[in-house]
Amino acid sequence: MKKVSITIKEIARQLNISKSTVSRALRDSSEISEETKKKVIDLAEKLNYYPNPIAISLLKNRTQTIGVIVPDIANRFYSSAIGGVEDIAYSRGYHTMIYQSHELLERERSASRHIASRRVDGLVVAISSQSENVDHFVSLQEQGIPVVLFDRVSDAMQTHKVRIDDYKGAFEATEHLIQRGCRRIAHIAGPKAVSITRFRLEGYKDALKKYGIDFQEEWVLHTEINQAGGTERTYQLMALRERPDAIFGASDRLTMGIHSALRQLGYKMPDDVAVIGFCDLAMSSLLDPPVSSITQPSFEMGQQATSLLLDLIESKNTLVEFETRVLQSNIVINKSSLK
Amino acid sequence: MKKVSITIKEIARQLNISKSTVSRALRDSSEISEETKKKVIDLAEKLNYYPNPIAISLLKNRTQTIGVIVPDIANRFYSSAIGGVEDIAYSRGYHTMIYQSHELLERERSASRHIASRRVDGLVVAISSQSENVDHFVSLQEQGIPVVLFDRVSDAMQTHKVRIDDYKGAFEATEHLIQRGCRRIAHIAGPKAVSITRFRLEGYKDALKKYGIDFQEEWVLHTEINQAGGTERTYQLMALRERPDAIFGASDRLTMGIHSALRQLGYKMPDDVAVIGFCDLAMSSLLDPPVSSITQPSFEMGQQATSLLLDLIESKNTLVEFETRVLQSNIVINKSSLK
DNA sequence: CTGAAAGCGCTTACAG
DNA sequence: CTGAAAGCGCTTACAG
Repeated sequence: MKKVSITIKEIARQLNISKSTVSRALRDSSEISEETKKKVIDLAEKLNYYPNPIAISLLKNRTQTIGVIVPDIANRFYSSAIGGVEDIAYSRGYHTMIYQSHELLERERSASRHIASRRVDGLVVAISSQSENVDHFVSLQEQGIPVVLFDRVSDAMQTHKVRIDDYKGAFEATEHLIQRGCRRIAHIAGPKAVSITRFRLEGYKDALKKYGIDFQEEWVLHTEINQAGGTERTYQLMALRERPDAIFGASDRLTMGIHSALRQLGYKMPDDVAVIGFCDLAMSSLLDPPVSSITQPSFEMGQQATSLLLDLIESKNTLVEFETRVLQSNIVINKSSLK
Repeated sequence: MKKVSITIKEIARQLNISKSTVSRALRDSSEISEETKKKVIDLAEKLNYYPNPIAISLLKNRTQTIGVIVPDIANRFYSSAIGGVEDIAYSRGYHTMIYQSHELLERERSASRHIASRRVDGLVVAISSQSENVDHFVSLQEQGIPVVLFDRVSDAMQTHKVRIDDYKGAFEATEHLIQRGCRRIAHIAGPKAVSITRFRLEGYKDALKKYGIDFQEEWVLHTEINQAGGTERTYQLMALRERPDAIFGASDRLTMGIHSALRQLGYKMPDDVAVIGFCDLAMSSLLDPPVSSITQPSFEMGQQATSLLLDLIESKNTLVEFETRVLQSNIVINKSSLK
């Protein structure tokens, strides 16, 4: 298996002109005669020539490629965000390399190393829940590879960030439950170290406060973001002497766990327990009953993060003012919370 | 933003030796004295040097990178297969670039072009349902870039292929329904052009034949592979004068559509209609009732396809005997088909 | 054991 | 308008 590629040299040979001229003609340089240009371009087309991007990368020290690291591509929120990343990247002439951290710091580090060694031009990342330490990303920045954070952001990094208004989303979810008459509202939250966990928890607490409902420590449980976590914590909640009459789940995986645990335990939603979560819309409507949810503009988050990243990559001056964009979530009411 | 990278030249300068010697020392060549080697390696470590893979790619005309094209990374079957691809690729020192075709021929072509221009070493692909024409992949092969097909394969290509025994899976699913007493068994199938659609349809037909049940044209409906397709076709089936008493769905998305349509229409599973599908396990158990399914070893398919691909890439001789590996599916019985 | 030189495919000052 | 030369970062015959 041999890769035989047409090079500029071959075109030059066939046309009996120099490589320089071929190169310039191909790039439509104004200093080449129309006639030469035409000859070169025609032959290039005929031979099905396209430039070797590797040679160009070596020359420019640019790869026209960006990296994305997300915890899990199977998660709809992230696959949709990746869609947004690809959308902007392609339209601006960049390619996208996708990495999964599987929520592991070590995998994130290894992806970072790979990105650095591959001379990727920049990186969009949703930090793994295990990564309290973001030195590997800071180190990328120091090597001149810009990093933009989305969804999961970190205060330890100076850069552009795109996140949703987790506080407001959680506030609205909790307020909705209160307005439907719930008073004993539990919250199954993600890992403490993750920024969005804290924002959502604050929103939940403040909504309770606004309506004069006491905050109860035992009604807030933290867990890993997966279905099993939601299920286990629901067992724990429903085993309490004073049971909650509503559960607010901090992610879609968790909410699926909550949903299946409640059904399995024989509770009716929303009559026994009202449920709302941060969810993917397609998913929530499949469940029985369909689940109310705070939905996030994931595609748009990917777009905005990428657009900020490409601006960073293409800006010559180092002195960019970093910004944090906060997008709005939407609340979608379904049967699971309609007491 | 400047990328300042340590090069072999810099090490040579600091040590006052030649680039050649540095290069050889770093590659642990036997012709370099231990002393020099140590000096070089120590300094390289200190300066945090790592070789520029782009330069090496230019030299070797190899990128140590493979591409994967799947219809949709959000689909669990594919995200899991990608896991298998990454697993083998990483362990053999290759990186993976992931592309989505979104079931569009045009996107698949554009990914192929990108792959060719990036000089990717090889490609693993599950063909888009729209791609009856696979010339873009053949052209890749002709350029010396090996292509291995998995899941969705095509007779129009000579190469390694990895697929599951769709015929047998469909046969077993249908036989199971028959053994539970169903006699009017419908099948909602994928697009006609896709190879697995045909295999599954054959399995369904042959199971009916084995038990002396007449095949009824109107009980087999083709559709795009998405939830809406499953829903629409279920409407159509249940509107028939003679209704089916069982539906066999050809994919998980379709089966989710079948499930939600039946519930919405007021049918009980399995009593009114038994349901079985080609499904992802995690998904089927979330539905109410949980759905019986033919499950596929997706991770393993990704692994095997990649392992075959890397063998192709690394084999010097062109004369490889192409093989088609057929993996076995499993049948998982759940409430939806337990009449 | 070590170095100078050529070359991978391209671009771009520098000459003419 | 066109060409010869240098160089991006590396490897590897070829000399010594």
